[in-house]
Amino acid sequence: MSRCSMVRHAGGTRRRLQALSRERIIEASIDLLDSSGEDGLTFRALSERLSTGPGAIYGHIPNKSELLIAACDSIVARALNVSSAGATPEATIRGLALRLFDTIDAHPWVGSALSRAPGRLPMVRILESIARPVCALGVPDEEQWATVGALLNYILGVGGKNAANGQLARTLGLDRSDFLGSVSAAWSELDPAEYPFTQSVAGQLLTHDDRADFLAGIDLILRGIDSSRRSRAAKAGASRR
Amino acid sequence: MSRCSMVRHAGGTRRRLQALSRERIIEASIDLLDSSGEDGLTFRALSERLSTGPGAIYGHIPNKSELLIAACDSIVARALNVSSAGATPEATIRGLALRLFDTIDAHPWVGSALSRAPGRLPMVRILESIARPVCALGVPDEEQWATVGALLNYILGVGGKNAANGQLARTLGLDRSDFLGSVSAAWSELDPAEYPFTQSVAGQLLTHDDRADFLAGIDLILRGIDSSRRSRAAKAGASRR
DNA sequence: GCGCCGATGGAACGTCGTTCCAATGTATTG
DNA sequence: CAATACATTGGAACGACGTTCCATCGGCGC
Repeated sequence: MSRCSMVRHAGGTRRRLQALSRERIIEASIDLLDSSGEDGLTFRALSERLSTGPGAIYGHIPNKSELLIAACDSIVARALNVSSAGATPEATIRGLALRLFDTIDAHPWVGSALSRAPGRLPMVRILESIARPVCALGVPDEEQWATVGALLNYILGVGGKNAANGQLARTLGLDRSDFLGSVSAAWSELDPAEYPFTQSVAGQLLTHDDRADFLAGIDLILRGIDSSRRSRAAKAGASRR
Repeated sequence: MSRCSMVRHAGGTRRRLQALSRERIIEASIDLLDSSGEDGLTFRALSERLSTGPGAIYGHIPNKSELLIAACDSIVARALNVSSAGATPEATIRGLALRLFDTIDAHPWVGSALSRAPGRLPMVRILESIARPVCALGVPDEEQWATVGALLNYILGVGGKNAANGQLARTLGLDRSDFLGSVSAAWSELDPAEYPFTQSVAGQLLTHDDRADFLAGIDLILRGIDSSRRSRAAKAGASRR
């Protein structure tokens, strides 16, 4: 193929036009994941999109698991790269939570990728972003881990559930509301004696606002944090007088 | 093989001794998942353990995804089949949370199986178990979904993260504390300017008590619920006088 | 005792992640 | 500028997977 030609690069290591690179591979992976879902990321489909063979990719990425983590990290880093200067810690947490919620909604595969890479860079980024405003709220050291954990798991849990719904709907060839409709119908047919709560919310499943419910949960946790702060302040005040 | 012989069964449908059945398949699947992890469940390994061929299993189970959900449901049902009569709603929630935490710890694959089956029976069981004491706490209808969601996602999130740690450790051939040690070491080497919180908790990772931290998070959410209740009661009292 | 029919289990198919290696094209050397 | 050294490439091949298919078999009704 004569379309290949040499190129002088500042760093000097790049060889060809359109040369394979970690960045190009990750970008193509994200495209593939967004357009074809979690199962759409395949070394064959990826190599075809990059006009190369499956083996070539292994020169830049050690394996599929690392590729998924890298793609995930790229999305997460983009989502968290927003300044929230001047906002209250509560508003920062709410904004952060919504941004993550929307990100996972737009890239459903990110949710499950995160849960399969505990302690890795994308997760650490999120941990850190949540911890900063939590510390700003004055949560004492010994409660920080539990507090951050509560927020982190709630955010990723709800986001992931939403994403799982979307993924499953895609797999079944339904759109989102059709899928929720089928779940709602299945819930309605449960034994009311054994599953009273599930039955009663079956109807809400179709009409409720996911984002609003999500925020209500965040506020619930924030109230718990505030309640701890108040009781701590009261105790300190009592012992001081 | 002459070890097969007929058997008279009350219902009359069973044909052979050791006949294949949904129950036997699920039981064997749980054994396999417990002993060899999430990747250990294979139709080949399963059929070998059941002394049959891979094709025979499809007479009782539609596909692998359903098999995993069924195995998961079996474990979840067992975990939730405990009476908590006489306990306060708070104590019931705490007990339920700990039981789920320990169950996922003992069967790490349950965590990821749950996250891949939103709205299915095992998830509904858990939803219902959490909703019952939440309703008993007097949470009003419009807040129930968010409240139950906060608890549910926190419990499954922390449990799942724990489980993921265990799974990953197994895959890497390390035991749990060695794995946590390697994560802790990786976190320690992060840029302190960019990841101050993560760095500061890196040390705690090895020494902290997972269950205690988990319960602290549950209490945080319970405090949030209680705080909502109090402010609602205050408002009602003010408008009444 | 015989034939029927569902249950069975092993072979086979297509796809996956991954490995391997000959061929390619770039950089360095003489 | 020609020849060599070497990293990158890409396509073939491997083993394992989920799933399908169908010849065979075993228990039941006649």
